[in-house]
Amino acid sequence: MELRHLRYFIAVAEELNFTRAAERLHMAQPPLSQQIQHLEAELGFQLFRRTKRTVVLTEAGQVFFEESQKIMQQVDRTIQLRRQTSRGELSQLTIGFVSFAADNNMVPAILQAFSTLAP
Amino acid sequence: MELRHLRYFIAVAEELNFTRAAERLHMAQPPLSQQIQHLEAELGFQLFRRTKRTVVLTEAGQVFFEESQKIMQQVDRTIQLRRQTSRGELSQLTIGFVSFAADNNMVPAILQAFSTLAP
DNA sequence: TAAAAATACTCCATAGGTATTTTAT
DNA sequence: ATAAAATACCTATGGAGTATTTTTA
Repeated sequence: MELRHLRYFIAVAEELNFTRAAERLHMAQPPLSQQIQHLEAELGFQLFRRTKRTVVLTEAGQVFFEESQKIMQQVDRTIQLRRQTSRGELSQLTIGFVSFAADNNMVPAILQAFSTLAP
Repeated sequence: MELRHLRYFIAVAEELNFTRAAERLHMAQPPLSQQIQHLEAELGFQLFRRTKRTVVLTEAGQVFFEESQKIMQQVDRTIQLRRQTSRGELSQLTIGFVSFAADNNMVPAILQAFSTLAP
């Protein structure tokens, strides 16, 4: 199972329509149907009850839907968290200089100037 | 990002050694290195600090590691939950019979017998 | 110099596309 | 008659393998 399966499943579960879900996912309908079939095969139970014209979630599908949303929320949270991290604690300053600057005591002078600006 | 990336990342973060992590994942070392590189490229920051002989988590990598574990725990929980669901509420009984049995009132009799055993 | 990660390719599995069929309104 | 899902088939992206190079302890 991959996150792709959950993204696809969530789209279908929300639309209850493979064609519209495929559009929303910017992909064709057949591969979407296939991926959901693969997911069901791997899980060993049906997520949807299809009547060739109507799609409804099975009871197990409903449970899986809620859990899938939690997973995706956790994934989003993780991406967000790293953004905060890279803005905050992790900030770093890379300073490049040529030997001329080092020789003439310019780097220490510039660092000194910078240090008065730091928070 | 796919769950594969998180599985691979967790293995490397725990082993702090690409070669051993690859063995544990039953795969070769180069594709593992590549997948981690892809993940870092997509995230836009380094997960590990490599010195060609030593691998350590960056601060952002440490945060991402903890969050990745939460995601995988949630994934495992979801798989578990569906097992419970299919054992419990969702249990269903499929009964097949031939017309002979239906005609001779055997199906109702057998269902009656079954009903005395149900919880 | 030995152990480990990165590069450079090669290959193939499979995700995804197109065309068509089936079926339930 | 039509809209929607399934099936069949094809294509090609990229995941994974093998061989090799690079690097630093």
